Amino acid sequence: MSTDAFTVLAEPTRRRILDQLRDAERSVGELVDGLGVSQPAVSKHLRVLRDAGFVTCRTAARQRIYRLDPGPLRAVDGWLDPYRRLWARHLDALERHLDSQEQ
Amino acid sequence: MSTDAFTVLAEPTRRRILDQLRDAERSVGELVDGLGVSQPAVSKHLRVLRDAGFVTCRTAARQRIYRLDPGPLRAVDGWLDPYRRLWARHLDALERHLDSQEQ
DNA sequence: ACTTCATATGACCGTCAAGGCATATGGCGG
DNA sequence: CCGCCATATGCCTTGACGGTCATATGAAGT
Repeated sequence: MSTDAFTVLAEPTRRRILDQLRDAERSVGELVDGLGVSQPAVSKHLRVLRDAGFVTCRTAARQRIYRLDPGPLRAVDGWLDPYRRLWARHLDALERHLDSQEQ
Repeated sequence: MSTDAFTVLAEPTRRRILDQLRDAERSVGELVDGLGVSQPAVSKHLRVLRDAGFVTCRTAARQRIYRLDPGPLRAVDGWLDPYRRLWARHLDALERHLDSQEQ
């Protein structure tokens, strides 16, 4: 069953996988090499990432090539959206503070 | 010990707490009422959120008032940053596709 | 000082997820 | 058709986490 996007991102190894896929698609073997984690572990994480829609999979000869899908990350970005006002507010407050310091 | 920001956000109840604190600071009791979760559970989640810097705590009479701190959320936003290029790229590709359709 | 209210903490339990190992699948070359 | 290579899956153990209940802390009021 598909897991929640935040739960998926909670795993450091999975985030590292996403990092590796950011610039280019990669085969499972390449990911294993780049991560220093056992192949079954990587495959399992890929399963989770696939089920949650973070990555898609294409079969090329004997290899499976994984590619990043931006969808779920956009969703997370969307979740963050209402919070961005906070930083803006904080920055405003900071500005006001600095302004009052200046004069 | 302080837990990783993504791990903290993986908990639905903790996200709901953050949601509640988005607009205004609240006492523990108010949070309990708004969440329908037992008070000890809420206190523990608040502990985690505090340790990770998501919230700060002020003591007012017998109550403890919690307020949202944007720091860790900004960090998450920063982590997302290099991925935003992907959506941009995707949109570009879509545009190009639509353009080629038009003519 | 004693009680009460608001919150924090500790102990205990059930659940779940991650890693390691062994093994199954499935395409490909000989 | 058989063995090999790349990847996936099952089983098992272990550790972390969340919930509940009971209890500790600590400030306020009487």
